[in-house]
Amino acid sequence: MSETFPSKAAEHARPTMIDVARRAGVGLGTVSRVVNGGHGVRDETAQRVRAAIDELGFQRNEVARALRPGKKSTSLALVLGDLTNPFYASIAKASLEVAGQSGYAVVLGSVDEDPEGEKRAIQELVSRQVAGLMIVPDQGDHAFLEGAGVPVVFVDRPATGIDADIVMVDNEGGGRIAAEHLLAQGHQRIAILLAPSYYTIGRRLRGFRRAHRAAGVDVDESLVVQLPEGTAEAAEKATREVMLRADAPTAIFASTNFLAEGVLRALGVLRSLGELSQEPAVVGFDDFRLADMLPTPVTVVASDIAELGRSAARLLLDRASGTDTRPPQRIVLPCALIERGSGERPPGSAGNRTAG
Amino acid sequence: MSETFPSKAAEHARPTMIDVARRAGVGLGTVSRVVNGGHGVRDETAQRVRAAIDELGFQRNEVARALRPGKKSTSLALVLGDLTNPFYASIAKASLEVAGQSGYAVVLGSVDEDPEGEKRAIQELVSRQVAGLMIVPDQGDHAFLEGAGVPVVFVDRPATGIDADIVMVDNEGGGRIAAEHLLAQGHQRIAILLAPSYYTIGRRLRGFRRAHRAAGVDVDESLVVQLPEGTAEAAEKATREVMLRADAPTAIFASTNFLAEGVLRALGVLRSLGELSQEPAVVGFDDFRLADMLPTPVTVVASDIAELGRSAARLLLDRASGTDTRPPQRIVLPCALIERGSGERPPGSAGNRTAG
DNA sequence: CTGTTAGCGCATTCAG
DNA sequence: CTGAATGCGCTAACAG
Repeated sequence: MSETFPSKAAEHARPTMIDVARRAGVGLGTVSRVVNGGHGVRDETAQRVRAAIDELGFQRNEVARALRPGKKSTSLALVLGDLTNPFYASIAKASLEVAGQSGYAVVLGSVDEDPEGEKRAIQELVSRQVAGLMIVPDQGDHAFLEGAGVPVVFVDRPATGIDADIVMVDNEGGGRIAAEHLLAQGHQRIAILLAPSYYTIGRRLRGFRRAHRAAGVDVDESLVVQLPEGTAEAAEKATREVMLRADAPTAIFASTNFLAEGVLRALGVLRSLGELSQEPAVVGFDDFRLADMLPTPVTVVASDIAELGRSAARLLLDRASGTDTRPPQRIVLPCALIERGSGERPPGSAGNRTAG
Repeated sequence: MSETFPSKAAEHARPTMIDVARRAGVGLGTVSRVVNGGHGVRDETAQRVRAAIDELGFQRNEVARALRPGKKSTSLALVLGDLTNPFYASIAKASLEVAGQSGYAVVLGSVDEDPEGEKRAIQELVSRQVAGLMIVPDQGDHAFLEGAGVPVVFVDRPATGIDADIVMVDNEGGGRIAAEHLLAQGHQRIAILLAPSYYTIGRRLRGFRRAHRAAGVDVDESLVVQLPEGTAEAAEKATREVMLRADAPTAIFASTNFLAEGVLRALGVLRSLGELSQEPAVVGFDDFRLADMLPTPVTVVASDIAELGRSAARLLLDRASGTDTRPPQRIVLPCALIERGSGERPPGSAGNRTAG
C-alpha cells in the first residue's frame, strides 16, 4: 500500500470496479452484484457501494462487459446507403428509437457506393461484436453472412444468398395501385421510370404490368424506361426525352421519391419553354416532404417507413436475445395511395406547346 | 475468393487468435504480429499464419482489442436530435464518411426529446468506450463532460459549462445577410420567426438586429416572434396571425428550414382564402430540398452543412489520436445568400394573386 | 451474504 | 525472429 490513491488513475482514467471496491471496502464481486441489480447483497453494504460509485463517478465499462462469452454486446448495427435520402433517414431514426428503448446503441457502418464497400462495412461491424445487423442490402451476394454467427434482418429488400428475416413494403401492390389509379382515369400510355434494378423496383414494375393486364391495356415497352442511375437528374433527362416524343405518354409513374422530383423538374422546364404538348399525370412512389406544396401537389403511393425501421429493430432485438427462434420471417407493410392532384389529371390535359 | 465465414465453422463461436495460432502451429504473439502489420515476422511464418486466418475466417475482435489500455476504441459517437431533419442527416452522413475513411465506426445514441435524455445517451456512449464524441448539444449544462476523459467536439452550436472544440456556421453573419438583403429592397417591416432559443437562433437574431441598426431601421419588436416549438406547424400558426394584422410585415425571415416551410404553408392557405392583403418577401435559413421548385422558389441563407460534419469528424479524429493538442478550436463556416425569388419581392407586392 | 479466482480475446512485455 | 506470460474491466462460479 505504497500509494493511497492510484496516482496515474487520477484524471484521465475512468474508475473501475476495483477502485469502487477499494473505496467501499468490499470485494470486487459485491460491486458487480450491486451494479447489476444488487440482488443478494445486504442493504447496508449496497448503500456503501452505491455511495462509492457516486463519489468516484464510476460507470460500468460496456466493452469489458461484452467481452464475456455469452454476454452479447448491447449494440446493433445499421448498414444503409445514403442517410441524405429521407427514406433511409426515417428508417435510421425509427430503428434507433426502438433500439434505444431497450438500451441498445446503434452503430452505423460507413457505406461507400461500391459493391465491395458494403461487405467491408458489414465485416467491420461484425468484428465490433454487434449483437445483430440491420441491413438495407445492396445487390451483391450476401451468402458471406451465413456463418457470421449474428442475427441479420434485411430492411426494404431481401438479399440473395441467405435466408434471413426481411421487413419491407408491398412493392408489387404499390406498383399495382399506382397503375390502377392512372388506368382508372383513362390513361392508356403510362411511362414508368425505373431506378437501377434493385429488387424493389422490379416488384413495382411487376405490379404495374399486372394492373395493365387486368385492365386489358398493353404496356408500351418503349415507355418502360430503365435509368442508369437512381437520381433526380437521370429522371429529369429521361422525362424530357420521353415527353418530347410524338407519342408522349399521358401519365408517368416515378418509381422512387428522387425520380419523382426529377420528373417534376423536367416538366417544369418543358413547361417554361412552352414545349409541353400535354400535361401528364404523375404518381410517385414513397412520400416526400413538401410534396403537397409543389405547384401541382404530388400524388404518391406511400407506406409507413418509420414502421419499417421499428419492425426491423424489434425483430432483431428478439432474435439477438434469443426470444424469437422462429424460422426467418417476412414482414410486408401495405402501401396506400395519397391523392394530391398530379395523379388525377385526365389524359389529354392541355399543355402549352406552341402549335407546329 | 475465400469465404469469410466458412459455413461449417461453429455457428456460435467465431475463431480467435488462439485458434489461428494452433492451426498455423505458431504462438499467439506471432499471430498478433501478423494481424497487426506483420512486422518482425519471417515471411514464411507469416504466410502460414495468413493461410490459417483465411481458412478459419478469422477476424480480429475489436472489442477485446479496445480493452487494452492505451488502445482507444475505433468508434466515435454522434449525438443529435432528429435524423429526420435533413440538416442533421447531412451532418451524420458527412461525419460518417470521414470517420469511415479512417476505419472508425460511428455510434448513434438514441436521443429523446427531454433534456435528461441527452445526458443519459452521452453517458451510455461514454460507457461504450468510444474514442470521441460529436455532439449537437441541447440546451442543458454539459459540464458533466469535463471529466469524461474523452475528446468532445460540439457541432452546430456550443454547449455551456465546458470549453471544447466547436464547429458551426456563421449564424450572426447569416442573419445579417438575410436582413440586409430584405432591407436593401426597401423592406422596413420585417418579421423574424424564432425557434425556441437555441444558441444559433439568438445569433441569427443578433445579425438581424445589427443589419437593421446599420441601415437605420428600427426593429418592430412585435414582429420578433418567439415560437413555442421549432416546427412547421408553429411557424404556420404564427405567420397566419402576423399576416392578418393591420400592420402586417412586408417580409418574413424564417430562422430555420422547418419554419420556412410553415411560413410558406400559411401564406398558401391565406392566399387561397383571399385573405392575403399583400405578398410578403420570404427568406429562410438553411437550404432545403425542393426549395427551388415551390410555386415561388425560396430564397435562403445557406451554408455547407456537409462540411460541418466533415470538419467535426476530422477534428475529433485528430483529438482522439492525440495528433491535435491545441487548445479548443472554434471553426466557423460562412453563410451565403441563394436568391430564388421569394426573397426578392419588393414591399407592397399585391396579395391574392395567382403566382405567375 | 460476501470475498476470491479464473478467464473472455488481444497486445505487449520478456525470455529464449 | 518467436513463444510464453501478463493483464485490460468485468462476470460467473466457487468458496468461506
